[in-house]
Amino acid sequence: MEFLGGSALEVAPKLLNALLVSDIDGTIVTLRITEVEAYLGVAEDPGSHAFRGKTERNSSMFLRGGHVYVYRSYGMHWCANVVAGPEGEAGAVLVRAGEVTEGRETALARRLATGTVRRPADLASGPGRICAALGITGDIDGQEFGRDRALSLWLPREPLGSARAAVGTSTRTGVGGPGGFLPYRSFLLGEETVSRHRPSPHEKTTK
DNA sequence: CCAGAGATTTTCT
DNA sequence: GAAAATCTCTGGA
Repeated sequence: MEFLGGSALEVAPKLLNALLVSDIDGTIVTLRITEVEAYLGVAEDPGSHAFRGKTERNSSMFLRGGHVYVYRSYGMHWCANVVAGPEGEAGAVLVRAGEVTEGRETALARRLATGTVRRPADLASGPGRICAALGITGDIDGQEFGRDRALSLWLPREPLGSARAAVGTSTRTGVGGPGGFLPYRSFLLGEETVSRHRPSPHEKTTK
């Protein structure tokens, strides 16, 4: 996982089409990633948890690339990130959406335990939904990706290559203020699992 | 289909 | 005490 030592901005698009595999509670669930967002380090990115420095919550963002950063969002959802960059420097890529390719039944059961699934594409379309579907909780925070671990990451056999044109970019969802301008969201075009982009609050006001 | 608001709790100012 | 990298349901067009 050499490339995870790069900045979150470099790493984010490379994670598109990668497989995120969870082996939790004795079941394998595999997710093909279709949408991600990059978050940078201290004083670099007003939208990042690390903007004001290291705290207890965001300390995993300062680990070496290849670790997991899980945080609680709005008091009720878990969100999972792939940590990027060298040790001591904050950076992470939020996994926003994907398609469950293995373990659909388990994923569906986990999702139905807390919410509803209107259409198949909604199984893991959203950071909170992904964690519910894969069984990811705060217990995983700070762990390392790897074979025989709770979470592992597998790059696509074929690099995106010609599919490079199929990658879209936009501002991040739900990030307001100065950070709302930054085009740090990457997604695969034409994917059913990618949510319609909701403009950041500032974009809304400037139309 | 879309906009609006509630749920719920941790974190930081 | 306010805000938060969200999700779901409700009500109106």
